[in-house]
Amino acid sequence: MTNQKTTIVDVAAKAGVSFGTVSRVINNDVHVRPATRERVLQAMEQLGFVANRQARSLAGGKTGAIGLLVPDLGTGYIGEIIRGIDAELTLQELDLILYTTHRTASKEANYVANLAQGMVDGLLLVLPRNPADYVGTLTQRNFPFVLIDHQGTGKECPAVGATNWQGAFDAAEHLLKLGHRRIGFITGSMDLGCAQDRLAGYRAALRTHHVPYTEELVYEGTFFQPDGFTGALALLDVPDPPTAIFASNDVMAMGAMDAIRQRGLRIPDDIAVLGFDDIPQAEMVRPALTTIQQPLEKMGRVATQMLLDLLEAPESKIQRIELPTKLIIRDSCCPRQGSYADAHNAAYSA
Amino acid sequence: MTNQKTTIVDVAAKAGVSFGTVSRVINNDVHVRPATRERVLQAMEQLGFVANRQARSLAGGKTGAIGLLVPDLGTGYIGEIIRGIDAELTLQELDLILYTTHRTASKEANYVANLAQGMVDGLLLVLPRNPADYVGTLTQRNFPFVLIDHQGTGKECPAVGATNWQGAFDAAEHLLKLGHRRIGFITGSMDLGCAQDRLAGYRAALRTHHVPYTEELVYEGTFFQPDGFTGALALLDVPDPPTAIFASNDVMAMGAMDAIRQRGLRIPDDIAVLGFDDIPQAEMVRPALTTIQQPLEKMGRVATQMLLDLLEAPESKIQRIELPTKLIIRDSCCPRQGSYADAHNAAYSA
DNA sequence: AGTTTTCATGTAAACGCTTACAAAGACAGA
DNA sequence: TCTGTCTTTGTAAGCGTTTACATGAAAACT
Repeated sequence: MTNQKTTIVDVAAKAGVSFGTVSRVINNDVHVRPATRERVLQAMEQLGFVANRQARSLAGGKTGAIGLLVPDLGTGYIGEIIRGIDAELTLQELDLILYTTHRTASKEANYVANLAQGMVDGLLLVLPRNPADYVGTLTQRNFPFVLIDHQGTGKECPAVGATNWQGAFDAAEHLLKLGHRRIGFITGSMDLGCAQDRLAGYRAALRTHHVPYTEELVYEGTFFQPDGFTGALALLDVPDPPTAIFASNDVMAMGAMDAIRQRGLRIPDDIAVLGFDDIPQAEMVRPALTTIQQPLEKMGRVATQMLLDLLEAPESKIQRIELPTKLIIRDSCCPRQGSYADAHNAAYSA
Repeated sequence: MTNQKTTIVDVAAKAGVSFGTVSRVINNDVHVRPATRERVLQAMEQLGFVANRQARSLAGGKTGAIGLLVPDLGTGYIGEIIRGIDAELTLQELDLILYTTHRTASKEANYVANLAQGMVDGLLLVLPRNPADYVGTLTQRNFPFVLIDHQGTGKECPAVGATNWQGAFDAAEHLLKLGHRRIGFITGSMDLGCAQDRLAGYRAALRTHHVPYTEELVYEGTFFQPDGFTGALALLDVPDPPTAIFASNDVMAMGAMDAIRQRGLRIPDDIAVLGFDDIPQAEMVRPALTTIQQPLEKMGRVATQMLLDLLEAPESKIQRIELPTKLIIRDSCCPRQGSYADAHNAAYSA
């Protein structure tokens, strides 16, 4: 364990060189004689020297940390992404500074301002609320950052996301092919690009299969579990209620399952339920939830790699990567009851 | 959004004072005339000034950040704790620097060394692996830290945990009162204090109810889901297999449930399953898992508060807080089959 | 051998702030 | 009005680094 306060000056004294040389060793400067380097390294070892991060970054170097801004920590969703980020960062010996905005847009801009002001070398923004407020400044100042899971509505900027539209399309199509015609949809927070895309994917699937879109079957939620519960209740109350409910994320799907059960209906026999995300719980819930898998951990990894690239070559071309989603079929959906022929037909028509 | 680089000198110029006065305003020094303070505040506002953290801490102040060391991010377990920590920290406008040791003891000591070397003002250590390596140094240097969920086997140090012994005792007793006599137990990583305590609680309950302890009913796991699976399989294979399985945490309990189902047995009718932690999934799994609730989020909060106290009054008395666990009865346990009378008797005998 | 080039090393200034100390006002008591 | 005290403000040094520049020694030329 390191001693109270060992500075490069101490190391320099011990190694019999000037502190400048020590600094060069730390920074892997080529202009150090191998023998000298060795001597310095030994001194550092013996003294248990650890370079002071604050001083390094103040003096113009890098901070060795990247900032991560997330809306909250409530669901497994963010956790998965963080795992991916953490895995990549650990490889690079970079620190992770975590900020939770608690879904407050104003805090978001605030944090970004603070962080970009020297706390970190780069920024990872998960599910940003209103990135428009700061991406401009960030880009202009050439500060490296990557958006995760956000469809930039405006400017081009580095981002990684999933094929939300396609995923929702696949999900809805799966239900359609199972013979469902009345498919309830519970949206996410509609100010988020991903939520919009999922709704669009759902609508597109209906259109493709010539099933009319009705607003009464769409309930606007906010990605939280209670919305799934109340949403499902509302959907079950419409005249000619849906035979399937597609929720924009897994936790809302689970909320919906609770509501359906509370009404005394069976899943999937009476109502099919389909989610989005494939969080760990999706597999454990009973019946196991059929859902659209988002490669969350991978999104975290890829975003981090992009950021690291940006850190090395700040001028490299901005890009937006969309990772493919995947339909995971489990036990929460089955063909529409008493209409297997229908389902079969639907699956192979247009 | 803040401009490129605004320093206290800029603010001072704008406000017509010296930079020293600006610094005083930042640090809420009493020796500033109200009018002057106001002027400085305005200048700061107009310039969008944000004090540079690195510089502040370098110059002797606090870093305004606390470090959090966790073993991993895999299970919801840590996530819950982090939520509590984050909630408290946000209130204090402190930053969170997150480190993942990936369950490597050596990394742990390493990180602690680095962090204590000026990166952060205090340290929160979740499920520390071998704290003995560094608590000595930390204490000696009077560096504020709090251990979360670790039974300090050795020295006294600030820590918060749960009543693991009592929790396991309650759990085992619950099963005993339901009439179970052959109760399988799957341990956690036995190098962790909490795992030891849980085993001890289980044994104590057996003893209290005059049920013999047999080693063949104890399977040593490591807190990961696969251990639950293989553990349950092993336990079902012993002659006169258990009628109930108590796993040292929920994810292992879920692994056990999978194994039991795979054997074609019903839960809870054929085998009762009981977990520990009450992670969010416990409620969602079917049958819903009866478990011992650990107040994880609260543990995070309490630990953070302790750390904040320590930060303010470094000399305050060390303390170890144990938060009570609670038996949460759900659907994964029922009286031992065909022996309700037994169960009833057991419940009210010594 | 003398001169230039190269490379390793030392030195000083700067990064943006805190803080002890000095200086200058303000104000009271005599 | 003068002295002493208290309060506000300015100033300089220093926190532990990096980095541009200067220096000196060794190596490579002629």
